[in-house]
Amino acid sequence: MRPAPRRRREILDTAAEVFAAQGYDATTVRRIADAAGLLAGSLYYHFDSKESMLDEILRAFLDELWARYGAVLAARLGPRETLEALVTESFREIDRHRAAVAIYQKESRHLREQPRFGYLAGSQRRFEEAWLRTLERGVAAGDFRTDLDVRLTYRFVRDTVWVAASWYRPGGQHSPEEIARQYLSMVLEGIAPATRT
Amino acid sequence: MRPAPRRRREILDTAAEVFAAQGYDATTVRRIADAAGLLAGSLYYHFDSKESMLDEILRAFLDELWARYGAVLAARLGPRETLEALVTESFREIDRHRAAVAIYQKESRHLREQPRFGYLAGSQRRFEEAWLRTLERGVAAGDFRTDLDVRLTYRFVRDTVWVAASWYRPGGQHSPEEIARQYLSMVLEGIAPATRT
DNA sequence: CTCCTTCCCTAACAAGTGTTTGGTAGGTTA
DNA sequence: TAACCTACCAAACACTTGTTAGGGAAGGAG
Repeated sequence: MRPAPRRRREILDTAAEVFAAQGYDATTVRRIADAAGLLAGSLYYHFDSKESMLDEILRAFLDELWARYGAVLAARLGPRETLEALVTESFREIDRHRAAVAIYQKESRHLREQPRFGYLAGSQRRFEEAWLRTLERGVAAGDFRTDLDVRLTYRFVRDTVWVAASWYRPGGQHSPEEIARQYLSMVLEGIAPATRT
Repeated sequence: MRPAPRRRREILDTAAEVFAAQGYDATTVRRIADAAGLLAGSLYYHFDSKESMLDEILRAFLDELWARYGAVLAARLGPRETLEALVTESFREIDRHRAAVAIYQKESRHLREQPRFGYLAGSQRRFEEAWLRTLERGVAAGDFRTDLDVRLTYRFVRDTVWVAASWYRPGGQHSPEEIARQYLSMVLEGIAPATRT
């Protein structure tokens, strides 16, 4: 068993913040060490490479995310309720793992081409499937409009949710639930006042 | 006057593609040179630094963007029509400058802290002001709902539009105008079928 | 032919990169 | 006291980075 990763987690959180702020490649290990209060070489007592830190950050984030998503999907709610729950969980995840989400958003596209980060592509496929199925179920059930391109809608919804990680600051004036509520209201009802069809 | 920047523009376009695909910091000048069909040192005949290339790419993009936005705003349309025009122009800009938009989206947040790229912050302020004013005018005129947080709505709209640069491929099955139409329909009317208030 | 300009190559540079090695202060265990 | 483990430092390693200097091939102008 791992001894007691107090300090280890502390360093990893620091690394995540720096990665999120400056970008992975632009971040030097000396910069991370500085922020964590030790010297660059000492990082290698806790981790065996810079890449391992990134890997661990992303894996922890995805693991937790899929635990929550899995619970939502297993509940077999109606399409509209599923969408609301997925969106809300996403904003909660941003609240908890802001740095990891920002890193994922910025780096996953080119990282997923490396074999080591192939699981990013896998996760994205599961993600897309869950969302597409929910939207299609909703269209079939009459919960959602039939004249919108489902795939386009999925992309818009997905992007808007996750990009929030770049401006969201925990402890601000909006709670994750409040942001989710406003977002869902916009996406479901639109920003124009209600009219007839 | 500049002689005849045929080759120069070719190299700059190549650099933009590579920057967009791999990220600015992760891109080496040798990689750019490779893709453009010359050697690393030879780049410095056309440009005086890697940073200059990035600068030139971003400036060209922002210049064109503001030319279009300026025309829209000068037309003094109603709030809803202004929003529709801004969104449509944004998707057209993605169609023309896909790489530059992707770079802007990925790098502008930390670039704007460097003095050389301070104009990015300025541009973002103008951008925010134009959008916020349009939304507020719309709320006042009854074009938009009054119960939504204008600032949150602005962020959602802004992000979704620009993030499209990461998945949009010119020559695909959707034209920029078609994407704009679908997006506007979603944002204005919502994805739920029309109901009473 | 010579001169000049355009465009590129070869070869090297200093600075910075991630990483390794050997050592050590301080606490805990025996 | 002695042995051991944890968490770190100091110094160096090989390599890659952006960049520069000097030269040269190709082609048009005189």
